[in-house]
Amino acid sequence: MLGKEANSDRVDIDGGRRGGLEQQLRQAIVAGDVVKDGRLLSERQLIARYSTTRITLREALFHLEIDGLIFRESRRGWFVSGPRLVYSPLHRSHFHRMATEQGRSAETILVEAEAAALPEELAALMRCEPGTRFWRIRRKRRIDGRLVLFVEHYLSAEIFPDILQHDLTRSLTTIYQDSYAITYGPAYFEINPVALRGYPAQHLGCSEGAYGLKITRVNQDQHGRIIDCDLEYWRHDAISVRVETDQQGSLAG
Amino acid sequence: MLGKEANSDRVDIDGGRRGGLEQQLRQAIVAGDVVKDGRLLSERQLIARYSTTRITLREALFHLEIDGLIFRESRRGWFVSGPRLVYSPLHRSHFHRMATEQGRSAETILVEAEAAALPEELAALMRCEPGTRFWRIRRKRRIDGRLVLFVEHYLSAEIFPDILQHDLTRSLTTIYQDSYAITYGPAYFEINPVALRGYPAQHLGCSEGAYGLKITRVNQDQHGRIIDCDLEYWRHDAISVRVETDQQGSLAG
DNA sequence: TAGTGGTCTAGACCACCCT
DNA sequence: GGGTGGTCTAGACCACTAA
Repeated sequence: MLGKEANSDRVDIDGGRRGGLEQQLRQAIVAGDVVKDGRLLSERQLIARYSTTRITLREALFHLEIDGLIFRESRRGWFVSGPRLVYSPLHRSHFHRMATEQGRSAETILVEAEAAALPEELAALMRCEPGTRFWRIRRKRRIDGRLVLFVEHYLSAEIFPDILQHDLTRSLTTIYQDSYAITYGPAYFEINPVALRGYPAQHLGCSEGAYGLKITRVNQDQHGRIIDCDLEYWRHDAISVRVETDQQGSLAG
Repeated sequence: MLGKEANSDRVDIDGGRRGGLEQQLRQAIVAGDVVKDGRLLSERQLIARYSTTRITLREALFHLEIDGLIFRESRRGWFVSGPRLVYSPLHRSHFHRMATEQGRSAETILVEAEAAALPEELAALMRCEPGTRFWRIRRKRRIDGRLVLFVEHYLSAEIFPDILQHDLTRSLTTIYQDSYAITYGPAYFEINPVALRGYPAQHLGCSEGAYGLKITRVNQDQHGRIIDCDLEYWRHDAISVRVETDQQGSLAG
């Protein structure tokens, strides 16, 4: 009964030309017509409403996903994205404070914490031998209830021998200060658009190959020792990076 | 004649399970089996070789595209991506030098240069009235022959009254220095994962809605005046952003 | 003009989630 | 167990590119 008689929906607006469905969907989502509690109607309901097919509908949804308007949780459905969290590498606010300062709610979930070898590709960045033992802490984080970030921390086992005895849902920044008298010094960041796969994808509940932003961060303490690094996997629509330079460029010629 | 008898290709390796085709394709691309001069075989040739359908093949290609292994030029075909260009906001090297320092070749193409009103959403960042007149310069840039960047510059018409008389395929940095005795001072960056659409997509030759990285940059001169801003639209697989802080975090509490 | 990618139809089966 | 998204088949027409 929802089927064919709704056919006029597409034809009069766009006649089936490129991206017509996408525009209709966009408007319907923004207007809240196809959204209930932040969640879109199921794909099959949308098919009926727009008299189209799975493939076509999903192509439109994928485009809106890249736009950051909606996002998927694997096999759970489509949801409307919230505003992006502003991330400032140069302001060393930790996750919870960053969120709170922006009026967002934050939550950290500990996934696992154990001894592990540093991945080969990090050995050069961490200036240590391949295979050196580190603490590996995996956590995931929510903003306003949504899982947006999976982080893998590698901490020097030498500098933080008993780190596992602390409450690892707290910010490491705070634990470092309180228990080790260590504060963060200079840091190095790499920011790459990537496809989320494996661990990060599974823990973020997104499909294999979803768009993400990977931020690799290597931290020194106040004495210039390299103390840890983070591999952060963000949902691509959940973050906006800001950098402000207050010095003149190092460029001479 | 290319069709059914090649059927064994898929079945024995993966039996049609999730992502099997994607993995096969990935290996074939890396090994160069389906690539000629950096270009993949056409979709229909690949369909025949892997005994699959357009839809299925294209889904696999899209995933490899997100991974940054291959990229599309709209209606032209699929190509193998090169290494990412390293982009360091804090080192104010301009595009050509950045590329040269990394052993890559760079090229700038002027698209248009004319007077234009500043877009509304930039008024606050540029600290000026909405509708203020600026020079708008649109350029696109190649790395190793591949179009990877579309830039829209907005230049203060007051500070650079006769900018259009210069060779706008040169770096603006150099023109500022040589003709206006202006050098870059502090800058502000915003880095967002976005979908490429409209102008940027058309000029980069990518499909509407392709995954990209948008970098918005507001520049001051050596006296602290806001002199211009850039809206940079990068192909997502062409860039890696690096930030190095050499000072202690501004975080007190 | 032949071939390309972009879009679309109309189904199907599966793995997984939720109730 | 019913419903969800994830994957897949087997075609089709169109807009555009390249020769």
